[in-house]
Amino acid sequence: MADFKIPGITVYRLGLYVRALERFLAEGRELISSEELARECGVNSAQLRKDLSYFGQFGVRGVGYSVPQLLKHIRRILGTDREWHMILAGVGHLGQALLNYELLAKRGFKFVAAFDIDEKKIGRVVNDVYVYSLEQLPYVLREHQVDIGVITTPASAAQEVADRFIEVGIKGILNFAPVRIQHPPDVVVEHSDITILFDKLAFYVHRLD
Amino acid sequence: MADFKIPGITVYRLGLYVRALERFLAEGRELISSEELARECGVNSAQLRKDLSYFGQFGVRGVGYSVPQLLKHIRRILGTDREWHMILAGVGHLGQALLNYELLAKRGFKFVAAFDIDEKKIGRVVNDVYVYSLEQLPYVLREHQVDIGVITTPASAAQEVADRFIEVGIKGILNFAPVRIQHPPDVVVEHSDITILFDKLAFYVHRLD
DNA sequence: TACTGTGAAATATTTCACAGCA
DNA sequence: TGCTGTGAAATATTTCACAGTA
Repeated sequence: MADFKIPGITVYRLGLYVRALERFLAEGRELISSEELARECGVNSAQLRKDLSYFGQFGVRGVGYSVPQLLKHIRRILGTDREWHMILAGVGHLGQALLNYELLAKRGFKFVAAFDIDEKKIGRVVNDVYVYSLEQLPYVLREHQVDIGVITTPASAAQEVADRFIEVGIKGILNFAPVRIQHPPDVVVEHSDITILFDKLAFYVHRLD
Repeated sequence: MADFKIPGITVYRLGLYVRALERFLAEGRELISSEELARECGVNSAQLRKDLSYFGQFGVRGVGYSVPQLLKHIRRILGTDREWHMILAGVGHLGQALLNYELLAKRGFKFVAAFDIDEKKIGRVVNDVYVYSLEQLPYVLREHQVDIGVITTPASAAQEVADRFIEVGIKGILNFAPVRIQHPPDVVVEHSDITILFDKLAFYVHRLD
């Protein structure tokens, strides 16, 4: 009900609920039960209700949830009811894929600048986003308000880039490089190592016999 | 110590340990304690030891772990001590990024074919991987032994593609489309919705005040 | 001595089951 | 009646703390 200690896994599932609610909304669906929404997301319905109960009461007993209203509530909880301005460092294949990911932009996550150290990439424009030299980071930060920094560099450069992001005051970092980032407690860092997903899948396929 | 019910989060951390051990090995490190390896991965050392204890005893009391041997053991546990042959459906930006991800290939995850339904993409070659029409899936499967199918299509196509993968006998699916896949119990599906990472980060940054 | 390996305790998360209410 | 919201129970995971041993 309150504001304290929300499990990370609950926050993750809120994102899942948003995706599913968007689909139901697109189908013109007005009402939904915790049972049906939970099934769509592959979770238990009590869990869905418990997840929501950390933040308030959003349903009607005996009836269910209003699809558009629940969507609005969860977006407000997540903070995704507004635009987020982002920069990206490392304009390799993954970096370019993210710069071109239209779904992100549609959800309000907008890249305002990209950075690289490769002369051949600096000055290019990827999906309307200009690629600067990393040296120009402080200059770009004076022009743009930036909420999130995304790291898609090789592992060897990730800490250096993170340090620079932190230096210019960025409070949220999403790190796709396969290495842990050191950071002060007032900076939030989410790690996403794609190669580990393959490892995990290998483990389970391996054991199917 | 045995073979039963390994938590998914433990499998995930095994991947984390492998990444860190690879770095220590590259530095020529011979021995490491659970304390140091755990610190590098951002976990508690008892947890690391407990994770390993599901599978056996790999260290020496009073000494620590041999870096190369522990690496070998965890790779064998994960099944990543051999090559995995993969196909990919959906040659968009993310699909191309994965086809070009050299680290994956270095770890033994090799793409043998890609698929799309866009005429303009069919017949192209991305990082030595040929792009086929999805119709040619059964034909390609007769030529190649395939362990893993990767889905990087839009959400609307993901279930259809998964059904075809399952039909031709693929037992492991890694789905990057932002939708849950229905599948029989003898098929393993890992979901990775990148947009949810941004939601999660937004939530925590949002609450920093 | 300086570690690992592991029961047991502590904590966190999930699920049940039912009271409460439109 | 048919749902949500939520304490309480069940389960899972993490951490402690120490016996075991090279």
